[in-house]
Amino acid sequence: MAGSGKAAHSHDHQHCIREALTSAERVCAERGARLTPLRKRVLELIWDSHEAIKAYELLESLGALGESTKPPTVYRALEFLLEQGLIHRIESENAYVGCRHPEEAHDYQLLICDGCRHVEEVEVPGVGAALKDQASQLGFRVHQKTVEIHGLCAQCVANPR
Amino acid sequence: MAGSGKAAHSHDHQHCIREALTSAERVCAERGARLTPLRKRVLELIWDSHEAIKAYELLESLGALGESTKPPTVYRALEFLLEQGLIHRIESENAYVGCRHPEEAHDYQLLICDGCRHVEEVEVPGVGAALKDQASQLGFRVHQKTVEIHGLCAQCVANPR
DNA sequence: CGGGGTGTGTTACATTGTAACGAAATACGG
DNA sequence: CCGTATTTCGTTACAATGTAACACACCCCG
Ligand SMILES: [Zn+2]
Ligand SMILES: [Zn+2]
Ligand SMILES: [Zn+2]
Ligand SMILES: [Zn+2]
Repeated sequence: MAGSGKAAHSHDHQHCIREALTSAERVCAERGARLTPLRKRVLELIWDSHEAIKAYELLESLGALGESTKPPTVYRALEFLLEQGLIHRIESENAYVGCRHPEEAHDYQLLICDGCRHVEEVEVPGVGAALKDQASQLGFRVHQKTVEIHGLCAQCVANPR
Repeated sequence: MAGSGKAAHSHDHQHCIREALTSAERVCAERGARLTPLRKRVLELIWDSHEAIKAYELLESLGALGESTKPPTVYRALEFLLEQGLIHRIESENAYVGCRHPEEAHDYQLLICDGCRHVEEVEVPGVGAALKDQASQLGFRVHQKTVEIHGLCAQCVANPR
């Protein structure tokens, strides 16, 4: 078992990408939101992996594709994708990651590996409701919940670099 | 009821400040950590209110007190205060707030009012454990949890500006 | 007194994010 | 199809947030 070494995160990622893009097309069509070529390219770049990606990394990648390369370009695309719930912002990293369930609003929590930057989106039963209930008891009206767990994923625990 | 208008957040804040500072002195003394004049001044500035305060606001206030006024000064003080658990960083705001329970490690969640910037630190029973358990099941080793709830506090819901 | 460690001052820079304005593309009523 | 309103995009310029690196001061201890 010592050197087995293959990626615990390994999976058919082309499938993830296809699914993310077709979901995006669908929800935007349903809502009359315009998933323009630029926005779609940014979404594709974000879905290039399950890792957190930063705005300026996206900017650089866009440049390599012959696109504009000015910050507002990518920030506007990110703003659109966030509004449509197609991506999530990772506040503690100033970074972004594709959303796994863009079809509908949902509570979610992010497990962020500080070893490999892999981000896992989970919904721990009860957590969202417990936070909401506590807030309500205090008369607090919730607009947004940010739950980000940092640490090491199973792969990085087993295989520290 | 229309114009009753007194602060729901009102309380003896001098008491909060005194308690925060004496706690800080105590925990630092116990640990052999040095709460220098500069670090203490920064902590006082943070405890000036229960609102989130930004590094450059602290910098400005320090300047008004005749202190240095260069970013590293305040960022180093913040780093120390964070390490000692005397303050919490609000990732979604790039801001800081005093910790209510600096004596020991604890799970916490922050209720951040987008109306008045008031920040309430709570510990919803079970939430920390639920997150930890879910992570463990996935083989994820937790280092840090960030839970930040944005919205409107009771006061701002009742009295929208 | 002489080092070694810690804290602070300072310069310079890196990273992250926005305001503002005009041009282009698109949607839409007629 | 045409004219007009709206949205999106390109571009400049800048604001806000955060750090690396190095010099110096201070303090403790031998
Ligand atoms: Zn995948
Ligand atoms: Zn999601
Ligand atoms: Zn108080
Ligand atoms: Zn706390």
